[in-house]
Amino acid sequence: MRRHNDIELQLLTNFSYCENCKSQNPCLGGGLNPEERKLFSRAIRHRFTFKMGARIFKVENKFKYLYAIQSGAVKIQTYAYDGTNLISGFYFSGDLIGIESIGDNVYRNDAIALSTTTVCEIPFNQLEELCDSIPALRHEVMMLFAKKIRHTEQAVVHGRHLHAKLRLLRFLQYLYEQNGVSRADGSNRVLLPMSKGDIACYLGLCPESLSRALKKLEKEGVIRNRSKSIELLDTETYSELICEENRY
Amino acid sequence: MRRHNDIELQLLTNFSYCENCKSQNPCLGGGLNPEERKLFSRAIRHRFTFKMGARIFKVENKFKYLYAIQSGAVKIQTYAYDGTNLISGFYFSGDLIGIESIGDNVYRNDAIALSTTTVCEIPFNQLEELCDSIPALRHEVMMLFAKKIRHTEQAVVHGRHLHAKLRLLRFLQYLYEQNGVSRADGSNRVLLPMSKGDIACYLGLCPESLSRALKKLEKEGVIRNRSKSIELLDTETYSELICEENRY
DNA sequence: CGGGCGGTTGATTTGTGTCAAGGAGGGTGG
DNA sequence: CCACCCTCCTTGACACAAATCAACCGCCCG
Repeated sequence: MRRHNDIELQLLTNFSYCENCKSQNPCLGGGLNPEERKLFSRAIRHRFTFKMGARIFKVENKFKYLYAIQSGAVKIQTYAYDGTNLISGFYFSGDLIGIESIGDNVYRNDAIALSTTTVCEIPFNQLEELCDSIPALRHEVMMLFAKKIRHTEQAVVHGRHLHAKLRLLRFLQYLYEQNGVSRADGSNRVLLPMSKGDIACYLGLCPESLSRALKKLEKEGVIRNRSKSIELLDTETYSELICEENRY
Repeated sequence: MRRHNDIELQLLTNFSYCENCKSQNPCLGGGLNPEERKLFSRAIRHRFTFKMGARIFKVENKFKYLYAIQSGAVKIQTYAYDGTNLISGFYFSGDLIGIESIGDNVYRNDAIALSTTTVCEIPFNQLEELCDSIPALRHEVMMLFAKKIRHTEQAVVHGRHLHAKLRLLRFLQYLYEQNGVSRADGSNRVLLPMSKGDIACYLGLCPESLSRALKKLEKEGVIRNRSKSIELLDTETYSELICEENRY
């Protein structure tokens, strides 16, 4: 048995996962015609569901697959020389994970489910072959890579120069764009499937500093800090803050 | 005239830039057969030489081309809301620049020549078309993207957690791998086409901090700090330093 | 020769990490 | 169902790294 923590839901017959995909955000294949989409869909032979805390792939394991998150949330984490965790990102429904390991023989990091998470397994070599026969897919994949490059560069370039408070705000804004829930009363809520400690690590802060940053923002009336979610009370001061005092 | 600061060296006849490329590090096309290489080469219709300080492309200009650096050095820089410079990277012979802007309509940053620099202009839409007819090229481009993603992720994840001294060492090591000159007496030299201020900015430090970090390393006998180059005296303590006290 | 830019140095401040302790919440076992 | 424990989070006191402010130096260039 290749894995321990997962339950394989369905095996390939003539069934297509893609055609029955209920995900709000499709991972790939949105720009394909039905014919092409069918071809692409055939490459996806397995769909797995992981419990919270289970590893979707492990660092140093042989790299073979990308995984499209159908539902749930995932954190990607590596380890420093001394063993401390380093979190390089959080991913949600519609995201493709494993991209950072392309070009290596092994995964460069662990992917850990933050809640019950369902993923589709995409064999990378088959994806490459499909790219050669389906130009639209090739384009889509390249644009996906390009988006990742843009996003990561952004994170590097700005992240280095920002105060804790600002990094946190940008992160919340990002989460809100991904997952945000607007409510009738005008307040907006971001659910946090990850721990505060993970967020701190992702932002390059110690947990204590994150805690203090959250508190400061709460005092200023910008957010309301809950245990598993954060309410964004005032999106205006918000954007102002990000624009104004953005430098170190 | 589209540009001001450059001199167009040669116009397309039947001449192929690639076949006469003297660069030590080929940019792309290394894995192609002669036939394919010729096709790829045809897409490159212009080669430009820029003086030090000239812009190869400008932020907000329409994105159309990638540029392969044949010789010279380039810094990629954006601007924060308040106008301060943010440098996202330095690139050298064999590197492809403009990748960070793929998927946008406009360049996201300026590319500035750090010394006299010659680049080959690669129209991105033609590169995409070629990818669809030449699988080997498609693979090469994807691996290039993947490498960039790996490198940038690395920068994000580790950069945030490192001391100034360690960030500097990693940077020097990187430069040495790219450009290093080993000499008979065992010392190794890294040339710095960019200013110290640029390095500081790239590392997320203020110039003063960089200056102090350099001095500290010099006192410890690890490097010798010159105006336009740095000698790496002791590559062992070097690697030790990077491995040991690598955490904040 | 003078001006300006890039780089260095020192004094001081500020932000954030570290250490230590306490509290809240969720899960487990009695 | 309650008590306990454990993990995650918070809070405070303190230490330290790096930013800021200010001044100065060396160099290149006009």
